Amino acid sequence: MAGETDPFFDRVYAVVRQVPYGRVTSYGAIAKFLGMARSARVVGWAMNQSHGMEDVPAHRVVNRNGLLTGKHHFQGTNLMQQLLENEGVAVRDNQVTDFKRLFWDPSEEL
DNA sequence: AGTGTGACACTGG
DNA sequence: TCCAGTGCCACAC
Repeated sequence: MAGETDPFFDRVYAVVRQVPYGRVTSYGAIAKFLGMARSARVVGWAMNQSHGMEDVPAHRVVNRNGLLTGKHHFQGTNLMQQLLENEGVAVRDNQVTDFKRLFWDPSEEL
């Protein structure tokens, strides 16, 4: 069925879906929450597969620096930034403003 | 079966 | 404080 993915990938999507509106998280935070703190890159791969999954707000996932590294992977050039701004998240120079304040850590919040 | 890449993270200088 | 290099795990070729 549509949405059928590997167990690990589904695990990542589950966490991303838990990200509150107007909040952002990092790949490492998700990876760490899944017990794979060193596999933050794999989370990025999972996000790459999440293309088409509206339930997975990949635009809320940024790197530890709050930089929209994956913005280039979205359909629109600034689609990721537009989505974040639409949620009230200020983004400037491909970086989330007050990222530290909007940062949502699943390991603490979830 | 091995090598290379990647939407990252951490440590060292 | 900032820049550079290394490590890590999974997937693609």
